[in-house]
Amino acid sequence: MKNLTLKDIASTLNLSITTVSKALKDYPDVSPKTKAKVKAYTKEVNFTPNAYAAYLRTQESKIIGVIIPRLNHYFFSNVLKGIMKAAEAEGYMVIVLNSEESYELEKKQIDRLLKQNVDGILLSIADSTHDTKHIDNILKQNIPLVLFDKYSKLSQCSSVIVNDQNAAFTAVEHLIKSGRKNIAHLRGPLLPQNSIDRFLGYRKALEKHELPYKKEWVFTCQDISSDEGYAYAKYILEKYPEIDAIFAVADMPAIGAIKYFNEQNVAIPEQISVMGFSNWKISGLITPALSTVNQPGETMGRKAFELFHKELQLLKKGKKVDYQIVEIETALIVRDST
Amino acid sequence: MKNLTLKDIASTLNLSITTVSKALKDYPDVSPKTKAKVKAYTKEVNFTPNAYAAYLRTQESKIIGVIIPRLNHYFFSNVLKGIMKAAEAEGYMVIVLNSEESYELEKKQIDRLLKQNVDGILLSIADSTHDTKHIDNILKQNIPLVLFDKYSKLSQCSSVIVNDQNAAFTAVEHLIKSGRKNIAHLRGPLLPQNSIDRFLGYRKALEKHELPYKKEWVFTCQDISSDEGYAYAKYILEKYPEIDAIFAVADMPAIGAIKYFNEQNVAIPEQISVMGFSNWKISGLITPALSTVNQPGETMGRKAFELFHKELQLLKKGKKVDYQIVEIETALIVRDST
DNA sequence: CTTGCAATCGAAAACGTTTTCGATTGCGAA
DNA sequence: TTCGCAATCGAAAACGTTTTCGATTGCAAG
Repeated sequence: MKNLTLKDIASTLNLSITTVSKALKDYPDVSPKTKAKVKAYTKEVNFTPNAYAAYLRTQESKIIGVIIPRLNHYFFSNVLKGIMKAAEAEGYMVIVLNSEESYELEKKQIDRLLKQNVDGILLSIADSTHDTKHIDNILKQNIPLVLFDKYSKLSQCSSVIVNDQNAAFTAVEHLIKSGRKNIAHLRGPLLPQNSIDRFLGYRKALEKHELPYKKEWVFTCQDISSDEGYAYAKYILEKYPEIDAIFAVADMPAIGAIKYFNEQNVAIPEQISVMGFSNWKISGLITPALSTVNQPGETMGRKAFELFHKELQLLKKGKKVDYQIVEIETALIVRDST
Repeated sequence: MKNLTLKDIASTLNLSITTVSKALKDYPDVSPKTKAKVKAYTKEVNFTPNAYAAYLRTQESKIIGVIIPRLNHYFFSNVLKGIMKAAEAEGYMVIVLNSEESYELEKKQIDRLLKQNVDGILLSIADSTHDTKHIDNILKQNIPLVLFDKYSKLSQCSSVIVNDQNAAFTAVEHLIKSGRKNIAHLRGPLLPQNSIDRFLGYRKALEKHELPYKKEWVFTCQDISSDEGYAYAKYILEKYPEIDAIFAVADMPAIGAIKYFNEQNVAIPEQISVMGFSNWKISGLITPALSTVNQPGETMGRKAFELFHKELQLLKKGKKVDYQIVEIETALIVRDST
């Protein structure tokens, strides 16, 4: 019942541990005949070398760590899916950790991963993260780090992102071109680069089309939740009835707003248009279906793993690795809410 | 830049490796004074023993594996969240794998986890899984296994589940009590115990209230997707206009159905009621808000980890472990669609 | 008959822990 | 003084690999 070891294999095949190990790894100094014998037998008994013992020599754990700020979140789930599929193809396993959008927890999780000797870390930083010392710590230890989606302009490391500013610009421009003149923005928290860039895209679109920017029409969603969208929709309808479109930082607040407007029998998009961001599965299923910006999570995850893997190869060869930033394409998705 | 080792600590403190190790683990045969010295220093330099080297002696990896059939799935994400929080509290990390509802992939993922020497496996079995040999393999290796949500009646192992039959019964009874007489069922695939039990609950409710069971009013959702719900809603409206309520195996098909009815201006719940199952976040946000059965994912995940942990303790003490089945409470949530 | 070389193989060290078991010390009791 | 015992400590084996380096063999060339 115990797991087999190289020693067991060696003794039943009348070989040395060394030779068995080499045979499995296709070393040139073991004859084709014994290689075949070893491989046949190990396949028969379904043997593979103990991963932890191997680590001790090679210093490679074949495990990467992923930290995301939210778990039950359609977009991040998709990123995870992409990461895991790419990792599996290269024989890696992934340890997943949750930072719950908390800076402190994020630091702790990074610490845990470093102690676990993962081969690399893929990280999407929390909304409340306000400095990057903990991130620089990873880089100092010389283990590959890739940021995805929620990145930081301050860290000198690879990232895979979306051009949030352009995407937001396109989305808002679409609202303007469909005749909207008074466009509010439900923005995200103040720190993340994401919500900053989407806000900037919103402003740039207004500027270009010579619409006035009013800062009282920008509302901050701390949680990026549907509840916030619902509450702001109510507030907007009562306080600023002239507003005829809402551009939300994400789908969830947009959906919350739509829910409120539906309840009040406010016609969407006739009386007010609503635009989301991210293209969650559900956006196409509500009534009216939500217009939004598609943010391809799986591709992002795959790309992030690939960046990590490339860096690791360079590192192993002792070559200099310089970080790169990969931008994933987004697409405007027009449905019934605009 | 290299990671510290016990040897390093020992040499700077003028102690032996043994003593340092024992001091950290509070062995009784090291003086309080040296214990304090060691602990102070290791805390200062942020040292913890190398996890893989420790494994080699203790045979404990402090890692568990979790296999779920779908990643971007609100319910499973919540289960994961519960598992990870409980695991973190006990110092465990979790490797997450995706079976994509495929029997073959499920077998492969189990294999990968066993090779990784995880301390335990938490598994929700795939829709297409039709035997349990691979599961029994885990048990034979004497590593703790806990099934959650999608379990198997055939396997002699711990599980944490929901009483699907009762929950479905209550949901359908609620439809009946609100005056519905012609109730269709969008059931899940044929194999999983879940969809069988929910179907049985549906039938039992009809029987109890002396409504006829018509098998042509039961429609199978292979993917449990909104598209299927949408398509069946269309079919039902055209072919069986007398149907006045739909009980779906999950929220997604129910949401798909609602979308179709909304498009056709079919009044919900006046003309037809729709009941879901699982209480995804989104169910409360669509219009009309979906009535459903709450299935507490996080609790389920936490419970699953606790079961694993208890089993492991028993195993380490050499005691006999007998498996147990934990049932989590559900709750009927009545909203606007019924 | 040497010598050299290619082709195979294995011994042993190393990776960083944990833990068994033995060694050492100091001190009170006899 | 001698003995026994408690209190501390450390040497060394073991966990299961990987890899360096040396050993052995057979055979062709000189």
